[in-house]
Amino acid sequence: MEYNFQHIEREAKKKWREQDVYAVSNNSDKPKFYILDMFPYPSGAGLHVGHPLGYIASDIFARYKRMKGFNVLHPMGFDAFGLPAEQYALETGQHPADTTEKNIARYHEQLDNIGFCYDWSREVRTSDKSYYKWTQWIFLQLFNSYFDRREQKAAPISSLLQTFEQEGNRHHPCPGDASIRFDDIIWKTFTEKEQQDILMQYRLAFCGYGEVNWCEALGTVLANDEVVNGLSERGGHPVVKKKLRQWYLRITEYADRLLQGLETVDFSEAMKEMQRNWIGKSTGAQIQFKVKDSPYSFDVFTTRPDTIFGVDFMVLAPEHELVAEITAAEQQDTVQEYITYVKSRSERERMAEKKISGCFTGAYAIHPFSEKLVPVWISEYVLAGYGTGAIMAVPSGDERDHKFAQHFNIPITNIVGDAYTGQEAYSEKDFTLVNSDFINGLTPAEAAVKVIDKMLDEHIGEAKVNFKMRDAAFSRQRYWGEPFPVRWKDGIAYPLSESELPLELPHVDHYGPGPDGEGPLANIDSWTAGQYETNTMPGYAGSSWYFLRYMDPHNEQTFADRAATDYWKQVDIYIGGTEHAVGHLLYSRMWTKALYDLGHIGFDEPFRKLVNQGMITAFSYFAKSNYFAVSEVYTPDEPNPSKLTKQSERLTSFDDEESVESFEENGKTWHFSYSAFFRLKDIGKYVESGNLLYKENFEKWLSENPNRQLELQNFLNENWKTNEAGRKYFSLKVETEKMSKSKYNVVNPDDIIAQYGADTFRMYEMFLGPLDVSKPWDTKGIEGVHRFLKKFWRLYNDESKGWIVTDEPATDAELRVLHKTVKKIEQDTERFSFNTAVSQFMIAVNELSELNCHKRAILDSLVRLITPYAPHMAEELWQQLGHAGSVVAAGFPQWEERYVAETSKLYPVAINGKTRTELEFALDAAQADIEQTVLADETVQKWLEGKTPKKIIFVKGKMINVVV
RNA sequence: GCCCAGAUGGCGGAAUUGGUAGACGCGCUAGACUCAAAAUCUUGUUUUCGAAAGGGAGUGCAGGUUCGAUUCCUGUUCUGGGCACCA
Repeated sequence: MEYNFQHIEREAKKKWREQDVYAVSNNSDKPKFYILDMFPYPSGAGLHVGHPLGYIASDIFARYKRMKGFNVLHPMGFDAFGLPAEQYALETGQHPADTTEKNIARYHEQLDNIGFCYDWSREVRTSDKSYYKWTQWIFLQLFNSYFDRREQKAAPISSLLQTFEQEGNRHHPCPGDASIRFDDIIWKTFTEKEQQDILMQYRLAFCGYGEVNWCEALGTVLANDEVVNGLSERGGHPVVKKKLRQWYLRITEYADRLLQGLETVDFSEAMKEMQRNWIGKSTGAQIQFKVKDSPYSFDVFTTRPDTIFGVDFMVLAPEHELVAEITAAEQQDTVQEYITYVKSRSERERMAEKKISGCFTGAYAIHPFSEKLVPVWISEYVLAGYGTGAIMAVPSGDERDHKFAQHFNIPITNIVGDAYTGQEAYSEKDFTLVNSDFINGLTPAEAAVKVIDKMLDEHIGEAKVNFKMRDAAFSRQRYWGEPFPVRWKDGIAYPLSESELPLELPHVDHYGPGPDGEGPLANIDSWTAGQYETNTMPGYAGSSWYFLRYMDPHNEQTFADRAATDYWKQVDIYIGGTEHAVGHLLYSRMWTKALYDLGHIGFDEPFRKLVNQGMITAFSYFAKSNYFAVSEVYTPDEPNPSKLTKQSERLTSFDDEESVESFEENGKTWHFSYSAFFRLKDIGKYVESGNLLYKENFEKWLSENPNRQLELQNFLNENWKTNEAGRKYFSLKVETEKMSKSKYNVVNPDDIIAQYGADTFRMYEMFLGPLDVSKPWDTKGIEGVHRFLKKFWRLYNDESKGWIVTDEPATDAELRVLHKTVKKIEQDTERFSFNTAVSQFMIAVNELSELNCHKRAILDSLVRLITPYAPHMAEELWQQLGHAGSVVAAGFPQWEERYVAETSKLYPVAINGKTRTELEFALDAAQADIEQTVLADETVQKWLEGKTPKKIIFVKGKMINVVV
């Protein structure tokens, strides 16, 4: 009987379904284990082979843990709200709910095809009202809470209200606006609106104003990745910054807790480092500068208060509110012009810009100590959201300030002394200050203390901790998201009561934006009549707490029963990509902490251990052609395919920078080249080794895609080369790219599974390389894994003789192979080294085939061993071995030391670190004996050339090195 | 620009704690079986010199530490991810 994977996998799946083997109970005597994949967004393109990489890894681990005796929670669901569905709706008129439903059905099918052990009865979808009811409920928890800085935890806003009535806010400085100060008497004089406005400055979920990418032509707000070079991706309309009312989460209040929490979780150092850098805690001082001849002053934050006497100019963010007030009359036009330029720039562009730009406001600040007049500039390199949106520039101590000063010929004060060369700033802190009045001769550390003391005395500044992290924007002017459970009345946001939840997302037929930058909900009369909030929540709302819902997915009384969250606790292993390092992971950590603070759950970190998965990339193939190609927008670093004109849409990149020429037409700059690369769409399977495309394959591909690339066909027809065998071919350029529909290089797992089966697919994905690095998919390599599974099968079944498993006792050699393999698979699985585990399976099968082993004593354990990796085949063989029940519930085999212990070692013998020969010694041999034998060895003698060795290095069980 | 990661044969990769670089697989090579094909099995396969024995070089690049470095350190190049409204 041969390995008929189609039949085997169909039967196995049927059995699992009928016996409901993956149902998970919240009541069990076994220890619990919670392993979770990052929430997928069900995109219209379906799954490609890159998506399931992490899912296969977690599935293997979940099955492994179950076989090891754990009660394993391994759920799956869908992050179903999001921009792409809405975008698709705008383009096609199909309702997002319908397309999302369709996409989820497809994902379901594709996931089941791979044979995952999800308990689908626990599936959650963020767009179900039974789910987003609780997203709204948690939002209200945040809305009705503030962060008590003394306790370092969230607390009900109602208790804050009581405090205000008793003593004002003197023990609770306002996080939203530190200048707000009042006592109980003043508090009681405030109107309700005034009181609510103040409370809003405390709430963990609050309403404020923020800048968005505004596209006037489309009448809508755009996501960053919908903006390309300052133009909308759709239509190429100008995009500017615009201030709109926005909801925020006050995640900054949790900054310290989020930092400290990193010490308690098992994330990679790189991941922790990224989060630390994102939070960006820095200590320094906040200093007030008065503006000359005006009533205004502004604060700057600096990490180097010691450099206060090196200040040569000030820089405000161009959007700083003071700019309009202090700009001198003669500078008005220049400043306005510069601000217009900056408005068209994205934050990313502003940070990445190497070219120095800026503009003098005509105003001067007064140095707080020397009273020197310091010119106030604006420049795009200062961002409004960072610190106070203003900096004091010290050219001798900061390189960016130095370049700015040089560029605009601003005189530089040297406070560093000899260390400053005049060529570049000196930013180290190992010097003593000069030209610095009362801190002359001090080190920066000493000076900082003194400066801060003096500032405190004079009430012009204080020591300050600053965070780079900003409060999280939590609203979108979009339709397809969770409605906010908020009603507006006279400018006051009133939360809905719990009994009014869920506030259902109304059905609409048009998805266009509302008036004045509002979301589509503003177009619905019944919605606006109810005075509901017209913004919706962002994509990360539902995904910030979904891991809790899986624990108790059908609960209608609460988001998850306390007994369930107390049982499952944290996610033990969370698998996903590093692209979520600072977004999703920080938000869900914050939500967890808030829910913990408010007493709803018993743990304050959601994920105990995080495992990162790499991306599966794809090979894309390009033909170099001398076909005329033209592009509207071209930068050498960033050729942008979405901007290419119609006649050259297949062009991906110009061959080389030098060959690109430009001309002006219709007021635009066009770029063209006679040497460019054309993308060959979906041609992967026709390319042979050496990246050669043979003519007959090209024609096959063309016959499948008759409309494609006729120009290219003509071009190639003139340019085929001929090899020695007379075959015509063309050399292709290959590039490793992200697998994506737009790059025409996607591979659908369904196709692979139809051809080789799910078990082959699972093992091949794991075999490709380490889980956490990105690696290219190459369908050609899958044959080897498929051959391995057939060979595995042949240990049990012979093509002509059928079942060949015998009850003979196993030999020592066979047992050694088995136990060595069990040990290695166990170790590799535990450390998520699945590629080496697959290798070990291959080695074991090769060795057992060599030994001609068909013994139950070995093969029974071997089936259990491979179950997490190839569950379908294992299920079939398990049944053939005569076991009742499913192999997924079987125990994992155990290895014994006596079968894996070695007694001797073939040592490499090196002379001066270079291996020259090998000698075998017992592991317990005495070092002196070994040295003697080594020195007597013929090869060693030869390399010694009669000299006496200086010393002999002997590392037991590793190697021997003779130093001459 | 800033933060994080990676770079090893023709290709994917292995080397778990500083100790035999290239396990395992793909591809390629030669052969066996077969009327033939598929499937399967066997051989070789880092590179260079050499008929062979045996030597030299070799883990992006340049240095360093060490008896010994793919592994640690310094610098550097390139590639990938993230940079706050994609999810």
